[in-house]
Amino acid sequence: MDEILQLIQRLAVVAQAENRRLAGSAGLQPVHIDVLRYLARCNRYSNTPAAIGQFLGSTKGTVSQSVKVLERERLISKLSDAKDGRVIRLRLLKKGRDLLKRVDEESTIQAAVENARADEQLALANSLTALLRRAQRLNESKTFGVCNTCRFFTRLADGGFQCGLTKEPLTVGDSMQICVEHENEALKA
Amino acid sequence: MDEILQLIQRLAVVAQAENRRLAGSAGLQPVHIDVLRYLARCNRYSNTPAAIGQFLGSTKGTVSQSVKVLERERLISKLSDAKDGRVIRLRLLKKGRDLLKRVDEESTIQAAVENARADEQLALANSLTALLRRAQRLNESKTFGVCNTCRFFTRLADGGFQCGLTKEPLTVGDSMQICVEHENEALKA
DNA sequence: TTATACGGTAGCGAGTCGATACTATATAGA
DNA sequence: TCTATATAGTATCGACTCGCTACCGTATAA
Repeated sequence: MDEILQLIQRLAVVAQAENRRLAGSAGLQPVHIDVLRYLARCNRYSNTPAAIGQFLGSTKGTVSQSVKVLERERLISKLSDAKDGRVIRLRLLKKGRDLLKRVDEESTIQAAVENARADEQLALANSLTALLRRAQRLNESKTFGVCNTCRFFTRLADGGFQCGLTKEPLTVGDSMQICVEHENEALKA
Repeated sequence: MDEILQLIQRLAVVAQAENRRLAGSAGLQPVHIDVLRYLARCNRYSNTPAAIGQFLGSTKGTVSQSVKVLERERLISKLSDAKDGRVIRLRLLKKGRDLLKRVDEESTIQAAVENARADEQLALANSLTALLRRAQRLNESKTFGVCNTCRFFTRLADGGFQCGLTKEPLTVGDSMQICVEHENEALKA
């Protein structure tokens, strides 16, 4: 029990150190990598500074700074939303996508995962998913799950998908991305 | 496979955000909590700035700064080593220990772990241990394991324990602490 | 004895990050 | 419709991180 907390904390420290190393070799800060990773995986409702702030647990001021750096480095671009003049949409540029790819290839954690046996991988995936759900529920924070695990995700009669919140149709690709509006099915305590 | 990397990265981000929140409420930076946690768990060979740097994956300059802050806040104390005039020994003071206790009580990750079923806990502990070993081996970094899992850990004929590296006797308490010199048993590729 | 390695500190610069104050746009209520 | 109030984002400040280079003492090996 207490031992598990220590393992998780250790894993977090190792992941953080790795992030620092990878970011440093690209002339960036660790948090910049986190932002790029998020933008690579989020859906079209969730590519805003506000969503990033919620995902990373930081304030909008901090996100604003980081976004400024990433834009200056031509890793992302800004575009103001047509419908709501207050919101800014962020897009990962090719340079950013390439950087991310290079970074993940150098990840020793990634390599460690690949080295594991298939059954170990499955066990890990299940344990971590369960743990994250619990933590986020206790935290009363957003769950930031993938679209097709959301309680608003709907399968239509014609075989297509739809977001029950926005009523928009979803492609298969859409359904595998992270969404700010994501909510888990109700869980028993 | 790739999904697992994302889960780990997400867990790291959540743990980091929590650390920031907990540290902030005590007027500290996240890394200060990491240092205190390390000092609470390391053995008497490993309570130096150099070991902290290796554990956290940061440079000695950075550690020196953090240690200065923690000393100013009366959370730890410094003491120069009697044998080697270059090294500084760090000790966690009562105020630091109390802070750490308070912080862990507020951890939602800790709460999430406690909420899990016993078999889930066991699975998680095993998966994480295996993963960390792999990652650290690939990293060619120190393992920072607990003393009694080290290849130098020796059981004496009289039932006592001994460190095969320093030849010093070890108490049961000693054998459960983190050591910089820790090395895993040789692992097959 | 001298060179080299090692543990730690000092100071610099870019950046984080919480906090506060601010602008501009949306939206709800009278 | 006008007016609060909420929301998205920016700007600036101060303490601190963190890599870097330069540096000082102490150990240790040649």
